[in-house]
Amino acid sequence: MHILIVEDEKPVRQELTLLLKRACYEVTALTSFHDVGASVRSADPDLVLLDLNLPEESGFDIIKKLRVFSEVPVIFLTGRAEMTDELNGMLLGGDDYITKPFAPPVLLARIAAVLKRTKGAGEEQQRLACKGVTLDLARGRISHEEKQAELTRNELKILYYLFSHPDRIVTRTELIEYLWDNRIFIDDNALSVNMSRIRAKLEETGVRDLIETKRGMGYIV
Amino acid sequence: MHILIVEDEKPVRQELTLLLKRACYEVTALTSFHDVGASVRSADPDLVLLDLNLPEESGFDIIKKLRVFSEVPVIFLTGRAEMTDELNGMLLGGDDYITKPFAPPVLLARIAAVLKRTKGAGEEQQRLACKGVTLDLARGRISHEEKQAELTRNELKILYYLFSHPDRIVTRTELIEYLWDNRIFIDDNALSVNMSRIRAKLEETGVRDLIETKRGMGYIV
DNA sequence: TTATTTTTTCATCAATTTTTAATATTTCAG
DNA sequence: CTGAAATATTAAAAATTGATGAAAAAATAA
Repeated sequence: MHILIVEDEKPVRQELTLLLKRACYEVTALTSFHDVGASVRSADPDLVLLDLNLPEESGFDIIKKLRVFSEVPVIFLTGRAEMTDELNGMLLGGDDYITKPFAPPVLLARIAAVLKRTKGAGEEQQRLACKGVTLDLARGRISHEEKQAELTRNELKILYYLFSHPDRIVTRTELIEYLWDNRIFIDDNALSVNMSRIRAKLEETGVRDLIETKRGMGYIV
Repeated sequence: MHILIVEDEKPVRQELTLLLKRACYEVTALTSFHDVGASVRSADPDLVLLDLNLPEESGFDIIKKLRVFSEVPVIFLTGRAEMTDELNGMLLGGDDYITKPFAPPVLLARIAAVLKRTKGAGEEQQRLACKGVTLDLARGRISHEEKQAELTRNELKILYYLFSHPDRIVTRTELIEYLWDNRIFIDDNALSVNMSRIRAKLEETGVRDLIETKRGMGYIV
């Protein structure tokens, strides 16, 4: 298994390299960071360890460019402070993150888990299905009997959460906290609007009443 | 949340106990270590802090035996020198480790993280059964022999309270306080109305006389 | 930049649930 | 048996909650 390290601090990079080599991975470490995308493409690794604080380009920009041509799984290396909504949003694919400083065994466990998920699944996309509706996380869309609809980021997150917790009432608060990460000042109606749009898109694909409202309690799929 | 400490050095053990109690965990600490497996089984904690250097048995043996009957998450306490491959291998489950000496906030963070991971993913359906009627809290409904009925929020709360206290008279006051949180100015008839509706829904599922009125005293299931 | 998409807010609407109120029924002491 | 107190029942009013469409704001892409 081939892992690419993208980390600008030399000591950390060396430690990582050593650790991963000892764990019997094939390791490549970048030393220049002005076109990470191209480097990833040419190295063609099975997994990327990506520091979010690079000198030349932000981790977010890098991952965005990367995703245009590659679905390689990424584990983000990040300071605790940077666990932002944005990062949260990026994790819907097969990716994961770990905060620095990290414990080596934890990192190795994460790597093993991510590889298992992506490779072990026989190179398939990560999907979630629920009552005939398939949620394609990588492409950000739902499909049902040949028909499909594109989802926006929030819609995807909501459906992801609901599909991950089927057959139980998911409270609005739960969803709001998951979506907006404790930004309490958000209008709680924003969620209703999103639900409305999700239902419209579900109907486009011929699905009705997949999400039930439990007035005063939440939603249930 | 209940944490079991397995650590033979008394000062460390006491420090840990204090730290965790202050963090509002329920704490048990072992003082004899010749059959840790059995102790864990009887204490049935939500998490184990396990020193890897115990006098009578190695941490590895303990965890191996433990895993036969329990999936309780474990955080290993270990000296820096012992970060071996073997430890590496044991961490692939939901477990984690921390090296001594450790900083309290780090330990607390690890504990919180592990508990969140394991409990959060638990996702068990909470159910309460009473005389053939099942109260499905997660879905907000009752079922009885294939038939089921949806409950509203108040109905659910009332039934939850009654089912949690079976075979004893629950006073109306008790229910009113539980439902409306000491808002005394509520019409006490509101409860009767709710009971009426609950009984109607029970009857929809073919159940009669589950809730008995004890005139002047309350209700009993 | 400008254009486009997405998200959020706002105003209003619709539906369900909760509460009130009016009336009926039950129970039990006298 | 009667009547008062407690609880039930029913229907209607009130309150709450969520849904919807459109516009404003923000984010993203071109």
